[in-house]
Amino acid sequence: MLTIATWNINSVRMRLPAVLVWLKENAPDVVLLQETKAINDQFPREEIEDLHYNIALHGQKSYNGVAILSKFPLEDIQCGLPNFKDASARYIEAVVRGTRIASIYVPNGMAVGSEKYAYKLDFLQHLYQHTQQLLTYDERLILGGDFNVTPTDQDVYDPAAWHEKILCSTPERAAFRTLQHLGLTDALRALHTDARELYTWWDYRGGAWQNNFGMRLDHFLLSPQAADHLPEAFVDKKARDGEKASDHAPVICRFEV
DNA sequence: ATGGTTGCAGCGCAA
Repeated sequence: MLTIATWNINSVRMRLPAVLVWLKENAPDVVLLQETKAINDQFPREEIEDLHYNIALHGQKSYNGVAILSKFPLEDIQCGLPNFKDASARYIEAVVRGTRIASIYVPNGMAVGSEKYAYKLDFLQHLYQHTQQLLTYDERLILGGDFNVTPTDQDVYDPAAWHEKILCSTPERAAFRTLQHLGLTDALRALHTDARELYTWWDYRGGAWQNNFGMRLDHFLLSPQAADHLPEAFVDKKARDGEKASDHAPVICRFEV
């Protein structure tokens, strides 16, 4: 069994105590992190290596930053989305036990129609092109991370209020669906077809967590070779609770490999 | 309520 988690931690330095406790309690084999908000030299390597994780980093100052933690060796590490001219650290991939795994932080997009929104759609298109390339390898492929897209209204606490707003607009959803149509399975939804309130993010503002005003933004997309061996996928809501929590909860998948 | 909260950085910006 291989356990893989993805978690937008919103600053690795602010979240370090919580992350260490969570790693000890859950002992996942692989963890995909987003929004580490640290350059590689600021990343708390030793504390995490002490828990027997190998680390692949793609950091930057202040913003973004992605990482892969793995109890198994990390091979063929690639930083950045190929052919995407962009200095922001939003993509890293590596091969773990024959499975190619990517940790992805899709731009938020700020507001529909804004410059950042165009940049988000551009990122998603380049992610599509790269994924198309990766699928030609015909190996187990796992894309995980904060996609900053709700796949459908089912993934939104108040679809009417968010109609065609950022995270919910038709072009964003079309980009996500196009990715899926390459043959990738949305792991969480596949195992919880009709579940409402299957959220991974709750705004810090307005008591969103307390009122369960959430959205499903963090996803695992699986190639058929990975999706065929997925007995379990869930959101670890406990990690969103308590003091100094990230605004995202981890998504956890287990694979029979 | 064009609000609210958090993190980085050092005050406004990004989310």
